[in-house]
Formats: sequence, structure tokens, C-alpha cells
Amino acid sequence: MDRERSYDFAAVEERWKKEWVATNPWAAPEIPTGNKRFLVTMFPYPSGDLHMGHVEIFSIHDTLARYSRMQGFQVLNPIGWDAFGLPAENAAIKRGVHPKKWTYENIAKHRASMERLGMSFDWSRVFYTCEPTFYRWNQWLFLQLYERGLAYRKAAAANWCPKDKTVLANEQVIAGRCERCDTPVVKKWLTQWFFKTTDYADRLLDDMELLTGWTERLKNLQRNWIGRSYGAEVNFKIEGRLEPVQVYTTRPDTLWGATFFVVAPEHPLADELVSGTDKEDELVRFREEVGRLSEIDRTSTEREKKGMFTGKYAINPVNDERIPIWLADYVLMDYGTGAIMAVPAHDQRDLEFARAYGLPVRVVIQPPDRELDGDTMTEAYAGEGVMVNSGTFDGTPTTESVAKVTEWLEANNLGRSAKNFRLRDWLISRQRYWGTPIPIVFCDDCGEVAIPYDQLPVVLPDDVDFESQEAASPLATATDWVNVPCPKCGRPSRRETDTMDTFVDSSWYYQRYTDPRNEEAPFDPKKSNAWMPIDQYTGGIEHAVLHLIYTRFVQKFFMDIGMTKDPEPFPALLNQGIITMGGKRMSKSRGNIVEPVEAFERYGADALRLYMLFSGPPEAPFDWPEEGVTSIGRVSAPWLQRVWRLCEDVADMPVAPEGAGRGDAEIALRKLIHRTIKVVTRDYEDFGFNTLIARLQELVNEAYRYRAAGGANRGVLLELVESLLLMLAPMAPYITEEEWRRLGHDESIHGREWPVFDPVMAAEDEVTLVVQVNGKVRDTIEVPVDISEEEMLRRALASPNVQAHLAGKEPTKVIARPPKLISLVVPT
RNA sequence: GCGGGCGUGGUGGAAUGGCUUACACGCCGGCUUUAGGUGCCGGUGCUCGAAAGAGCGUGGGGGUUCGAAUCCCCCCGCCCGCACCA
Repeated sequence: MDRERSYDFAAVEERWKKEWVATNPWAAPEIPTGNKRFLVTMFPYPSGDLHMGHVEIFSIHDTLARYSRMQGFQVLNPIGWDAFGLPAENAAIKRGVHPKKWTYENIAKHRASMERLGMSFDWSRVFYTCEPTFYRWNQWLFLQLYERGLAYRKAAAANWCPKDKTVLANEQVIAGRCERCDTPVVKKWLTQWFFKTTDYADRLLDDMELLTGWTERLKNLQRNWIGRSYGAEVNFKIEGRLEPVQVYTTRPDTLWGATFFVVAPEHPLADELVSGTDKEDELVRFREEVGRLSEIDRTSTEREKKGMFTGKYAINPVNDERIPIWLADYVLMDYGTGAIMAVPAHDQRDLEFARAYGLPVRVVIQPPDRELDGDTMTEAYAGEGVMVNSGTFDGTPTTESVAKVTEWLEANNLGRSAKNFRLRDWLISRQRYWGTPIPIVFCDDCGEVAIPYDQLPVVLPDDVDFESQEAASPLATATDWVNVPCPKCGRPSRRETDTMDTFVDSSWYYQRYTDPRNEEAPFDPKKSNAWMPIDQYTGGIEHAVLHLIYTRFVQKFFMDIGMTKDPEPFPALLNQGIITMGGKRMSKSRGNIVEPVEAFERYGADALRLYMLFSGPPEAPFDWPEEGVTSIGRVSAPWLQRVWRLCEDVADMPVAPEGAGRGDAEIALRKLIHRTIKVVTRDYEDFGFNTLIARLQELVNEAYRYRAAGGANRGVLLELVESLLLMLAPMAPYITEEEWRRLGHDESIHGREWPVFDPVMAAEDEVTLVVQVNGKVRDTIEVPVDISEEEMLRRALASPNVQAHLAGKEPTKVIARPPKLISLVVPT
């Protein structure tokens, strides 16, 4: 073959990119009329240009979109930008540009790179979340939740960076430290807006059975995070107080072992208990001490637990025992009831606290194999056993103790069965500028007032001092914007100056794709229901417990208010593996980075896409070789050249060559084509991109061998290269389009139907029979596929090497798996 | 501590309980080339052997099976998530 002629990827890719950008050939219908596929990849946050992580997931996603179209589906493949967020504000503060300008410039870079990569998005549906036409529906969503009591304001401990004097989002707290200044984060008591995700906790857990296309790994992360536990709520009387206080426990059967009672330091009950006593000052000091601790210190399990005795007592309802009430930093305000019964013999934390403060330890569960002693034990016992020191329950085994005690508590009105969740309500307030304004005003007369729907959107003002260190939130500096008449009474009122967490935007953005220009509603349920649910969602697993829980929550809420029919937005989710170099995340500062733009310039988009897909299974992490972008030039780029030369060779062949018959070589090649279509199609369905590329490489290798051996049947070779191009088109859109046209087609390859294999051609007629003697392979024989068991045995016994290992003995057992295996057993 | 995942050639990785290592990188050789590179063809788990072939080999140990990378038990190592959740 002509080795001089090489594929000019730069010119070809530039030409088709221009054409595709100009014509938007992948626009989806408003409402699908046939089989649909709605494919979504997590929309990007526009900081800088695209990185390799984007390229990886986009390559996977776009391959699925193009493959689906060729399979005859009507595909909705949209894109947008998650355009609000703190990095824009940080960049603005650092460089003195407005966050809007910074954001739009980055979106332009992103978009150019996506176009360069050959993404087949429907660009007519694009939106940015920082536009009022989008975020007004965040405000709409907020009000819908607010009307139903699912958006509410309460005082809570938020992550607070003492240096930046701002509340941080969860995702901005990295290992207990502020991502901006590395200062350890502390909790600060603030009144904030929440979405009541906990109301949906059970459904979030139970509906996981619908998530058939999620990995167990991810579902486990969510289960863990939601953390449902079953137990009982028990009423404890407090001396000198009319109302009893509830505690939550998963081990009501250890109630008789409760030797003290603990309340979280922040608990209002703490104030009540010490009020009017000589402990008031001590409480203030204790709270200060606890509040001063960074999150890192407070949550460290090594740290010694700190406590304070309140001077008051609670009454254990099961035995009327008087037990002291303590405050301790290991009890959390926002889990359960914020108060616990402490059973030091059977809870490690309680035991550590009891030893530190000299509190009694009483064993109420005895293990079967040894005798516990409350005075000397150094480790709490949480295993199986029987109840002791527990009145009439003595002797009850732990297998039934929880149920029995709970039943008894309910019968005697002392408590009730209960469950609890680790999941907390979603704190959505942010003291940031670059986000959706919360549509609430505060009026001296009417209090908290919702902005009426017909006054939406509450537009984010451009002119604010977002660097102000004094203001509670940057929006507070826009005084003209803040001070408005109350929508209810018309008297002066002040707007809420916090903005919404940007995860609100991403919690429903995919719905907007189905109806992106709707000015009456976030989306029309008719259009949404026609496209939803998302047939395949793709994106990073780092969103496992943030975006992927919020989204499921909002989807269920939409279902409850009749906006959508599906309880789950994306039953199938593919998480790509992270890309590293030298085992570390790629970053400019480390210098271990490969820029997509460099790959585009040196090897082209097709080579980059193919390189990513060939590196391994899509969900597997990929450690990029240290040589960087050059590795593309060793792996995928040369192979694309090889494909090009093969196609060009075939295109140049005379139409009816003399003497090119249809011999065994041609038949073998045709059989390989059809077998390849068969297995490649199956691999596409299973995301086995790396293995299907290997199959395509085998096909190309065989074609080269055929040519090298003098084969010249143009018909067979044309069938081969056309099948090859069709199968390659979803992964490498440019070269396949170009070569398809050069082979004489007027229409785009990307609108063509997927090749169908001929079952007769794909069927094997000869296979390799493996002959084993006592489990070891002793020969391999080529046999027809329809060989009988008797014939298999006959041929196996005819093998000299098999005979040698039979050593003259008769097989006592023959296992035949026609036509591929026969296993003979002889006594040894 | 709790939960989950992983361990296969020099490397990335293949392998419905059935020939371990497809495909590719790297390396070795041949051809083409003034040369290098590119390209085309072939070889490449380890040990013994001239070869035929034999033995060993999927982190370690045991088990089930005619047959185990795959299923079961124990151990070792690595990675990830959550972490005072009562």
C-alpha cells in the first residue's frame, strides 16, 4: 500500500466541524414520534477550558448518542452550562472582572472545544443557568416547595471559614478546611434556608430498586449517606420539668444500663437546665470551648470527649432510676433528638466518657462466652448475648430483645418505635453574589413574605460590591435592590440577600432541556414526559451524595406536584473513571497535565476520542502515561492512519479486477466482517468500547493480511471498509465522515443505519476442540461446529498426545461440551 | 471503626466455570529506505528441551469441581467513600 499518502486530520476535522456548527444537524424534535433516547451528560461548570476528564466523559457520551441515532432512535442530546458559582466570584475578586464576563468567556472556550471534539449536541436547546430565563424557575421551584412547607428557614450550624468570614458550601470544605485559604472550618450558628430532603429520605432509599443501571458502589454510597436506622424513641422525665424529653436509641434493650443522660451543648434544653443556677457561666464557657474547635478537631475520634455536668437529673422510665444530665461535645444537635441515654457498658463513646468523668458502668447484656465486669471493662460490648440486670426481661436473648422491649415501651406509653436518618435537610443559603436570588422579602409588619409568581424573576443586580467584607452577603450592598415595598402590605421591606446553592440549578436542569424556551413554566409536562426519563446519564462519581441525591429529591417533588410521571430521573447512570498521571490528579501546578487543545492540534479529535475509549473500560480509572500527549501518537493516531490507507486503497481499486475470484480467503473475510458486526454491536450495548475497538483492529489487520497475500476482491473489501466505517463512526466522527464521502456516498455517515449482520455469515463452521485429560489440555483439534459427541470422542482418542496421557487406560468418565470441549478422566 | 471495590505478562488491559494473557504499547527480528523515522510482515509469560513436548504460572493458603482468574472459606496488600449518627 502507498505509504506516502497520509490522512490530513487537521484539514478534514476543520471542514466538517464548520459544516456541523453551521447546520446543527442533530436537532431533536419537540416531541419524539418513535423510539426515543434522552441522553444527558452532567453539564459542565465553566472554569477555564475543558480538561481531560470532560473529554473522557464527552467521548463516551457522544459515542452513545451517535450509536443510538444509527440504531434508529430519535435522540435528544442537549448541553448547557452550570454557570453560577463561587469560582466565578473568586476569579472576579482576584482579577477585577465581573463574574458574568468571566463566566461567559469560559463558556465560549468550552463551546469551541466541544465543537472541536465533534460533540453531536443539539445546540438549539442550549442554556446557561445564570440567565434570568433559567433561574426564574429556580425561584419558582423554591416557592412551590415553600408553599408546601418543604422550603423553610431555621437556625443551624453552618460551615464557617473564620478567615474569609463566609459560609462555605459542603463541596468547598475539603478535609475540614476552606478550599480558598486552607483555614480549618468551624461551625457557626446561623439562620438559613433549607429544603426538606429528609421528608423524602424513605423514598430516596426505597426507590433505589428502580435504579437498575447504577453501580452497587454508587448505590451503597447513597445508602450510607442517607443512613436509615431503626430503634425507639424513649421518654425521660426531667426533675423539675413538666414535659418529658425524648431520646433516640437503636438499642432500647439496653435501657436498664443507662447510667447518665447527655444533651448536645447547643441544645436549648441546656439553657433551660442551668438557667437560674450557678452553672450559667460554666455553660457559656463550655459552649465557647466547643465552638472554638475546628471541625477537624471536633470530629476527630482520637480527641478526648469533653463534658459538663448540668446539676440536674433525669428519670429512667424503665426503673425510675435518677441519672445525672451532662452536656457533651460528642452528642450531635442535629441527629435524633439531640439528647441521648448513655449506656457505657454497651456503647464505646459512652464508655470513654464515663471513664473520663468517673461515671458508673452497668452491664445489661452478657455475652455467651465470658463474664463482663462494668468496673474493669475497657471496651464496650455491642455483640450478641442475653439481657441481665433488666428486671422481668432478664434472660431475653438479643435476637429478640429490641422488638420485645419496644413493644413493652409502647404498651406502657414510655416510648415508641422510631427510625432516623443520617441525611440532613439541604442547606441552600449561600452568602454569595453569583447565584439565584431567593424570592423572599422581610417586612416589619408581615414578616417573611414570598414574592408572588407573577413578579418573578427576582433579577440578580449587576452593580454590587461583591468584595465587601462587612456586609452579611454581597447582595446587601445593593441597597436599591434590597429595599422594596412589601408585596403584601406595600410598606418598606428588605429582600433576602442570600442566594441559592448552585446545586439547586443542577437539581432539575435536565428537565429544562425538554422545553428550554418555555416562558410560562419550567417545562411543559407533555414535552417532559415524552422524553423522560433520561435513558443514560453520564458523569463523575464525585457527585454521588450531592447532585445525585438533590436531583432525585427534586424529581420526586415534581412528581408529587404532577409535573412529571417518573419517580427517578435517570435509572441508568455511568460514572467514568478518574484520569490521573503518576497516580495524581492532573493539575497545572503539579505539571502533570495533558491539555485537550494540544491533543487536538497534534493528533486531532478522533485520535483523542479513540485513545480515551481504548484505554480501558469507561468506569475504570485511567493513569495517563508520563510521556503525555505523545502516547496518542503511538496508540490511536497511527491506527486511524492505517484505517485511512486501507479505505483509500479500496477506493482506488479497479471496480472489476480481472482474476479476483471468490475463493476461501474472500469467504473467510466476509465471515469475519459479519462476526465482527455481531460482537461489536453487543459491545456497544454494554459500553465495551475498548474491546470493540480491538475487534475493529482485528478486522483491519485481516484486511491488510489479505491484501499482502495478493487478495484483490474489491466487492468484499468494500463491504469490509464500509462496515468498518459505520462501526467506527460513533467514536471517530470526522475520519469516518470524510472517508464515507470519498467512497462515493452523498449523505452523511452519521445518518446511516447501523449495519446488520447476516446470521448465516456470522456463524462459525469450524471451531477449535479442546481435549483435556484429567483436567489438563492435551490437544486442540479443528472440528466442524455440528460435530457429534461420538465423533468428538473418536477424534480425541485418535490424538497421539491424548493416547500418551491416557497411558493405555480406558476413560472412566467423559465430559463432552460440543463442539468446543471434551474432557477425559482416567484413574491415576 | 463502618461500608464498598480491586489484585492477571515489562505496561494498559482481554477472558458466558472450559486453550490464561484477545487487542494495543514496549521490546526483538525480517522487508522497504542512502540513513533515521514512517510503513509492511513476523516473534515475544517463566523454567527445562535441538524439537516434539513437559512442568510451573492470574497476591498467599485451603476447599468445591472432570476442569477455577472466575464459586466458597481464611489471610496479605492496595484504593475509595463515610466517619463521635446514639
